[in-house]
Amino acid sequence: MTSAEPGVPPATPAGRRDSRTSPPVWLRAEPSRTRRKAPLTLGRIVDAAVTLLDERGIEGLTMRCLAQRLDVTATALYWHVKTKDDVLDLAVDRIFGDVPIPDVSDDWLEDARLLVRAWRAAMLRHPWAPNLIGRPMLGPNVLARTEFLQSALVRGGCRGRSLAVATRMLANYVIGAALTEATWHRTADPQARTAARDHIAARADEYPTLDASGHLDDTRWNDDLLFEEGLDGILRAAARTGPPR
Amino acid sequence: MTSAEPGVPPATPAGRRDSRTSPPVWLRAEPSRTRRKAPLTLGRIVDAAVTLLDERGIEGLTMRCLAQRLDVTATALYWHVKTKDDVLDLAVDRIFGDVPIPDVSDDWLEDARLLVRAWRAAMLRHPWAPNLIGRPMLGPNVLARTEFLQSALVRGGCRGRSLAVATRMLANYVIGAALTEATWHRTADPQARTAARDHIAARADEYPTLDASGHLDDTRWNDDLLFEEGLDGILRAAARTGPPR
DNA sequence: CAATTAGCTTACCGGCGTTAAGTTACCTGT
DNA sequence: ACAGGTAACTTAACGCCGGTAAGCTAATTG
Repeated sequence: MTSAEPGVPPATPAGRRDSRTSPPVWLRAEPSRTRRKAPLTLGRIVDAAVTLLDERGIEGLTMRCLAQRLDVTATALYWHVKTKDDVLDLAVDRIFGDVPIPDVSDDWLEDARLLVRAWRAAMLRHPWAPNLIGRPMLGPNVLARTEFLQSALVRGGCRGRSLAVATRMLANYVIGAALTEATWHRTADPQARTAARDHIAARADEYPTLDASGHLDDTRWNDDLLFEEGLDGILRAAARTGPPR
Repeated sequence: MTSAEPGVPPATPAGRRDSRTSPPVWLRAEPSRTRRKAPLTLGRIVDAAVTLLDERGIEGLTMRCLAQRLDVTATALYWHVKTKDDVLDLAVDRIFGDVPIPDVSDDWLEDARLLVRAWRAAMLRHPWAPNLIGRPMLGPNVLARTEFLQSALVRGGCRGRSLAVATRMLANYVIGAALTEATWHRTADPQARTAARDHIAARADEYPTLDASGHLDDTRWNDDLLFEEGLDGILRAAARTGPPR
């Protein structure tokens, strides 16, 4: 029972092996019978980062967590990526890859509207994204979408300065909208929302207009509708800066 | 020598006092001869936070650094503030307090323009601010400015839904503008800017419109001017949603 | 079959936000 | 005048973070 036969390493008294040594051979993976586990790639890292961000938000994305998801040590990530910021930049551009680029029609206004609408939708699907826009957006996906948007505006008659103005108007509007809406939605706690409303209502003397207009009141106004209507106005303004000759 | 008398704790052998005990009385500060140093207040904390943010950016604001500036231990801050996020929220609202609220004139368009312009200017003076907008903005200073803006729009004829639309258009535009501009300016390194331009120029086949239009080319377009012109368009759009009856 | 090296792991660093417990100076009531 | 209480701090420590340096290992290559 407790006798150790020669050639066979004696069992640790308690029946356990020293935890610092490698496990017995026959428990180790067969040398070539099973393939090595899937190698780590930049793509897999970014994928995992996006899902982790979706699940736990920006604060929830740590290199250690990310590594764990990929069944790897944290430092292994640094072979494929230089810093954590790289991961964030890649994640942002990644989700913009999901923004469908519409087919070019003969209605430039509709083309632009479709793109901007999808752009906002993508950011609201990944509410952490707007907060990461405070970094240069030069990824291929972002550039391709911006290119499409600007080309639509050119078809609408925008040139030179009016083109620059219109581009910025639209980009700023969609970014601002996504940022504020995502911020508000992330406050999922309905109690906090009504608290905010009450806060204003209780100071109706200081903020009479805000109080009367139902500012922050998402039971009164629909975000999608407000966005769409504002987009309409901005697109018409863009059309006017570029003379429709 | 080594004998310890009853009731009197023995001196440390080396002649030094135990480092964990307080220093001898005669080395301690005189009881009331000198005034106590200025007390820590929320206001002083927020002030120091803003200057620290201005100097070193968001990453540079740590509770320990902040405490050091105030000649205090990091934990002392937690007497006045619950978390670091509180400090950030307060800092944001603080700088919006510097946005001058214009006198109400009979030109609602000009009133709104003045406020929005100053709003953007304040954020560009503190380029870290736009990145912190991803948190509910319910501070008194922000609310007061929003109230003024909305009241101007009401004077312009906006009611109900059109008022909500116009408010969002303007808020989103200014936030988006400040965010993108601050991001770009923070890339102070001119080498990185030309690198970005070159990146696009080198891919002129993929991004023909961006390349031709001088996107990201701050030598060609002036941010202030583009913002102003876009603001014009949005304000006119707002004026149109609210029928000028 | 030896040598190289891509791709990972182990070990570790300084710094972070935050908590718990102790200490001190001031104020209050008697 | 003095005991007690409490506001406002400090000291100590915890667990986690992003990131580096160096070692190991399995596959590839000459």
